[in-house]
Amino acid sequence: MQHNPSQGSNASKPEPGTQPGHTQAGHPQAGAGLLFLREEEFRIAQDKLFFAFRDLNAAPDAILHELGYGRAHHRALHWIGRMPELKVGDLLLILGITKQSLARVLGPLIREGYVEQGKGKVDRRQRLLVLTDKGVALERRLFEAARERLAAAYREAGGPAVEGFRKVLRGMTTEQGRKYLDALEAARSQKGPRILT
Amino acid sequence: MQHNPSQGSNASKPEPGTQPGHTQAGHPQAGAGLLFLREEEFRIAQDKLFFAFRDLNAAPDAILHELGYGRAHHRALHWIGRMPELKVGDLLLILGITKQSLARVLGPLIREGYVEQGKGKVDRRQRLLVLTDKGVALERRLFEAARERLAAAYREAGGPAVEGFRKVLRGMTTEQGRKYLDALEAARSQKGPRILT
DNA sequence: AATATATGACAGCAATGCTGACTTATGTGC
DNA sequence: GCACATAAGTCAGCATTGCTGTCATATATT
Repeated sequence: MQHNPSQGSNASKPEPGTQPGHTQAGHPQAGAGLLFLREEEFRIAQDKLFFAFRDLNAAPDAILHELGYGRAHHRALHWIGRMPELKVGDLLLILGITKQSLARVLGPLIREGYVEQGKGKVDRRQRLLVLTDKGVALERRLFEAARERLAAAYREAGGPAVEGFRKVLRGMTTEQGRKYLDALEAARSQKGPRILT
Repeated sequence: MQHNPSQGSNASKPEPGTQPGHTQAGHPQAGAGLLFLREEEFRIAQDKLFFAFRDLNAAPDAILHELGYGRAHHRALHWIGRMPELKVGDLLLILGITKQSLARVLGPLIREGYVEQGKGKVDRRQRLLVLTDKGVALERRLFEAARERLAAAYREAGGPAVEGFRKVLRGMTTEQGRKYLDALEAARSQKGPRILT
């Protein structure tokens, strides 16, 4: 995950050790077989989401750390890159944090020239966020750090699996989040295919 | 996400607002169509993983907050529940944090009777972690809070999609993480089916 | 007996959440 | 045009959860 050089005597042996893994936690008195099977499947989803998240963020985290930034900065860069001219209010809704928490992350990004804010045309109270060239470059660097892992996963799993992957993740997302996913998709139908064909 | 009652004047309108979503961030001069298509697919994975994670944790977070705990406590409870008699060292490797960070989370869980530690039989330096009844109950409560969302996702997406979902997530996981996933799977082949049939 | 390992504990620092309170600019309704 | 609402920013203080460094204790290993 992070930086764990030697120190006193922290964890060491990278061997997972033969864990029994009883999968206890529940099953008071069996009987409703299908119910428990279902439950185990949900727990598997949690297990795997945890590991995927952990391992996908490891490389970007290291880069961010060098720059004195953290994951919160990455999230902001990601979403501003994904939706240029994103309004501050939308970014808050996406991230699910308070204005004050965002400020601490966005402030430095703006001051150090990774993000710029324009005034809204329709509503001039709004600030529309965009990445500067420097911001695009950093976002790209972070993306490339995770890319290999993503590519390997897609390659190993194959096209149909990827489709299922996306379908399930969408299913776990609230209606609010889906609106943003849909907006991205709509943007793709306009601009994406043009590149391909 | 968290608790955001009214305060001064924070974010308000829950309307996503019609975001353009140019999907800029990159594409200097097009040409290698397939490459960029590929890139967009990876970015979609990041988008969706973010939302799924955000929305899946919202309900458990609220419960944890009531108890004065946080996500870190949830992660510990989850993994100890999944792998009873988990060694402290293994938990550290799974979570990817330092011993000192774990201590702050595990200490309270033990003191308040959610987790117990037994001495290792083979190596008596080891502490084997298990959930107490109280711990099982809390873990279950947290699980149930996320369950509905998981169930909806699996239902909407369907069996083959779920298979793909798991395959892709595994692909994003390092070899180290896969060992633990495999250990869980091995445990299932021993005990799981017995319940079903 | 010497050394290595598994765990625990103390101290201090950093990143990133939160709440509360207040300001400034701008839009809207009447 | 005035009253009120909304978008955004800012200051202050607190909590959670990471990190580093240092040291202690029990138990294996050689």
